[in-house]
Amino acid sequence: MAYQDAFTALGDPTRRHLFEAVAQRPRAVGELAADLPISRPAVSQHLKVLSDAGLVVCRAEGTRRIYAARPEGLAELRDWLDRYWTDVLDSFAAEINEGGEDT
Amino acid sequence: MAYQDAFTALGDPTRRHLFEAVAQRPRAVGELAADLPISRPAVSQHLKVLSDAGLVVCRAEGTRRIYAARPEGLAELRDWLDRYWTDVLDSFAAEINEGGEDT
DNA sequence: ACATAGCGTAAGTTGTTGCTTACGGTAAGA
DNA sequence: TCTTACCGTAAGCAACAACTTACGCTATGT
Repeated sequence: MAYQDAFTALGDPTRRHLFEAVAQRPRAVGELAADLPISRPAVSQHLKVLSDAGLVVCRAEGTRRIYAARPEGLAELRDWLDRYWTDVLDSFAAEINEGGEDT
Repeated sequence: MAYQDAFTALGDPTRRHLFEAVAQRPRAVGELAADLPISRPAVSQHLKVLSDAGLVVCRAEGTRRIYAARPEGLAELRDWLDRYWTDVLDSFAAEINEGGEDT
């Protein structure tokens, strides 16, 4: 639900691949599994993690489950990045200007 | 070196904590270990992962090693986010429009 | 030169995670 | 109703990742 979960979820290469796939266009579980060297249940488990992290949403279409990326999921990552972006720049600039003293 | 490594590295909560700490200001290894419930060697190992991912840099100061965040590391994550940001928005918009259609 | 402080690395153990197979449940078609 | 397609979940196993202790190296101080 928080950015922690989103980062942890996308920390796995397979889940990144899945997210990138559904980001291009919504896809069914079987369709996603066909493009990966792992079984369909494994894909379902990964999708559950992505769903719990708020990165994807699910829609029923007959017996198929169509997964799509969720903008708010990426937004949380953007917020985290933006928050530490300035910190990093400040810290790095100070690092250069110093030679090494400060408190 | 790629965004994959950065995501995988930050996928671990402890490494995120370490990165956030050095993002605020550069710190020595012992200083970082003092704020965590894990041993100093464990911190060193985490810092190595962050370093390999290009997220932090190391500077020697006497016998101490001062770690600082590296802007380019976060930049890779920003690039990845920006790349999929539009995809996600497009995909999601299409998803909504399609919901009530006669597809 | 000797002692100490501060780190990095290696080896081994433990906990976690990702994968598979097996099963059950719902929706469409005949 | 019966069958098939599509999917989620449970249980068990194997691979990986994180942690600890032990050790060695370098730099500072006496």
